[in-house]
Amino acid sequence: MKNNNVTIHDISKALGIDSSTVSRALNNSDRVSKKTKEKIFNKAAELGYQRNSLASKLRTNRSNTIGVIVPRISRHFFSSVIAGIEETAFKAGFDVIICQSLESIEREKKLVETLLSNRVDGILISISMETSNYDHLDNYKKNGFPLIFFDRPCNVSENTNVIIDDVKAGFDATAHLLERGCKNIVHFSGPQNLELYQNRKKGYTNALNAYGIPFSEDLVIETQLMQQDGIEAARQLLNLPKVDGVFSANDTAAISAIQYLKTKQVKIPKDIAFVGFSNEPISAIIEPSLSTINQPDFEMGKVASTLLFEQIKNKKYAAENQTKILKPTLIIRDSSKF
Amino acid sequence: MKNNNVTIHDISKALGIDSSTVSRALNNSDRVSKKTKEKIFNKAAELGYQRNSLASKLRTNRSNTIGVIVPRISRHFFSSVIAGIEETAFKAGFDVIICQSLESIEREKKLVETLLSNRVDGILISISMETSNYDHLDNYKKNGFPLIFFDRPCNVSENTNVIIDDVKAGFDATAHLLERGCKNIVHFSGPQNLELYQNRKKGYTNALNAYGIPFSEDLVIETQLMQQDGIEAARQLLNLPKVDGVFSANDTAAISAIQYLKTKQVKIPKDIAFVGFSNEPISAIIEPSLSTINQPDFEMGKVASTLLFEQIKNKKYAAENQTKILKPTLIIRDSSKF
DNA sequence: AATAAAAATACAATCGATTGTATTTTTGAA
DNA sequence: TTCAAAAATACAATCGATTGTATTTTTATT
Repeated sequence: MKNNNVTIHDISKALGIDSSTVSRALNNSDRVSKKTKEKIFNKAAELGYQRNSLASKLRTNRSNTIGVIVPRISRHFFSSVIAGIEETAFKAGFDVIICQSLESIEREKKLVETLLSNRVDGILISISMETSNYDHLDNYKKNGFPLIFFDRPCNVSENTNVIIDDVKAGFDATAHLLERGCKNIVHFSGPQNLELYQNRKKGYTNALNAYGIPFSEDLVIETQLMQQDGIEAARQLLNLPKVDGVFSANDTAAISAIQYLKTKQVKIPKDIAFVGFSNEPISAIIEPSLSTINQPDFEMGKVASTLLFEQIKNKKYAAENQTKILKPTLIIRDSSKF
Repeated sequence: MKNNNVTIHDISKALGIDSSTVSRALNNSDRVSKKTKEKIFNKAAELGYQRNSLASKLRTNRSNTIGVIVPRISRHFFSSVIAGIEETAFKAGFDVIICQSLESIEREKKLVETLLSNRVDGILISISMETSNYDHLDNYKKNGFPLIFFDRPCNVSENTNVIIDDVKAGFDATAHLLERGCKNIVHFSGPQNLELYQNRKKGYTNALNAYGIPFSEDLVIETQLMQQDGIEAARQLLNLPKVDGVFSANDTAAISAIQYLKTKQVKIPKDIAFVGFSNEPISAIIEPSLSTINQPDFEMGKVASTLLFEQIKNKKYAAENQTKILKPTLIIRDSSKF
């Protein structure tokens, strides 16, 4: 029942069986007889043997582990993606190392290095907001290392991306407000180095176009979309002429803006209708409940990790650039009801 | 600029310098001359050398990595604790592997095994709700492996725990409701195999006692405290005679209960006042905003990891049982205002 | 009983870095 | 210039598991 780092050699000595046979037995190889296996299993249990994965990984040059880097694990969207990844990984017999970049490019670089020096078999990454240069990733990608971007795509070079159709989502959200009768719709936008925010904005302008409303850059407020940014944006918005709708590129900013506007006697949705983005759990609970875009988060995790495992199994895929686009859906709640 | 798994031996060959010297140079040992170091650094950069941590860890038997197991990374409390842990770890030069048990004892066991077989130097764990038996941890603990429990303590055997004073928190929350004039206070309680829920309940009963109100087991509703459980509890609560206050052992259940009661025309806090537990971000945003107990989450992460690093450095500490108790604070919001 | 084929087991090298010891080179004092 | 001490470098074993090859044992066939 003891445990202090028992090795296959301890089992080997205890039984007078070569360590190679012990190793094979523990891996259930059919080169070892049933009888011997049983002896070895018993002795292993008795000594409290536990495989040293480091040695195993070193020798085989496979870690059966993938790394996942997200900006922040506490964000509902990312933790749902991770849930999807973990489900697929579990079935494939892989371990998952979860890391958060906290939106810092420095941390992100360090995490990539750490994961690689621990010889993970592949990496799934949603890049930080600060990331606009991909040197720290490109190099590995070019060497055929299995690396997949999700949610925040990287189209600089040949890469595999799993994203949602942000243009369509932006279009649907804005069109919904237009259908409702909004004429002056403000867009809370995020950092434009992230393609995803470019796309949501593109969806917004496309919709305006489609409905014959002229686009004005004055109605776009670009921030980091944090809680404080939402309040600031709401403040600005009150100085704009007769705004009657807001499409926010995330829920966080939309919610804090709504909270602020309510203190200023602005009626939501009567005076200003809101649509957010991400379907954070809180958006269903606040008052008024927030219309928003639901992203297939869990599915995204499954799709991205499935692709990654294919690349790991069959390295040639790693070279092939492919982009999977998942479909978002608009959820209409009180913040934009007629 | 290539990278395909360059080793110290490649550098060694390229320069005609022994690999042991290369290794020492890369670790900045003073047994290597400045001139040689420079040559080695340059060649390493040129070849795109990256240390193989697996080999290093195997040889040194130290991984400079700790494991953290929490029930769920998406819970605000846990992600804040993790932030505290990561800050301390970063300063100490340690990597952190984050894992979630999803409240499943099976997953928890598997995670512990995986972490150990990857030879982490220590583990910080907040046990799952299902965990009532500690065999999978006790064994290692007894062998002097650095292992610290946080938030959800384990007092079965000699262990190090970092917890908050749940009895005091429960007392303060309940006393606050009593001061407000509540006479029939219901307690939403959690699984009693977790000491933390026992303690919150104890605080509740202590407060009733202190204020001369008789305790009745009928007023305690024990669930898993998930969203659905809150709704169910609220339903039950309506069948109880003149309930005028609720102390919920977490925010999630309190919030869903409030949402449900509002649909039944119950006025919060006029008819029933609420105090939750954990100070989830959402609790400040819902209406009415929820009074709750703020736990020093970030600090808990720092304290727990600091203790762990002490144990890792100085193994003898690992044997010493100590419990750190952090102080919670009551945050009064609209759900319990006069 | 003899022997070829098949099964089981043993031998030995290897993965990449580290580290105690041995050897060579350099330095500086006599 | 000589030589001991110090500095720099090389040698070789090691961490624990895996795996190709060699050897031994068992099985089955004639």
